[in-house]
Amino acid sequence: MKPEPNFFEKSHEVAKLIPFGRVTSYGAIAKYLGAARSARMVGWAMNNSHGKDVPAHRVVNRKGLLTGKHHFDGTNLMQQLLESEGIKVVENQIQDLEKVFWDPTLEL
DNA sequence: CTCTTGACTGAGG
DNA sequence: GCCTCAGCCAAGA
Repeated sequence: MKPEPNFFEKSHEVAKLIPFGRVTSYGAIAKYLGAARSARMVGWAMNNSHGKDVPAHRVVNRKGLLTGKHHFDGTNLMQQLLESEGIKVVENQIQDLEKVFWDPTLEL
């Protein structure tokens, strides 16, 4: 498969489709894009999307851990954004992940 | 072109 | 359930 420049657009689009008060994982987005093994690329795409309308704070790893919080401002900004949506976060980890988890392959 | 890095995930111990 | 190893793909030096 050739590299697909649309991968970024797709990643951004899916991230924007995440409902309020919900979160998803890089793997879920990657799988939806048809690149289940390219979860890292999604994270990389998020880095590129930083500064855009992409709610990257709703995207976490499969453990529900806010691995990307260091890329926002290096503090608790990401956690506060999630808590503002009703998502409980403790120690950079999302609580009740199963309840707030949103899978694009299932919901879409 | 080659090597390293990375916002990850799944499998094995 | 936690820790470690390997696979994965793309971009930057």
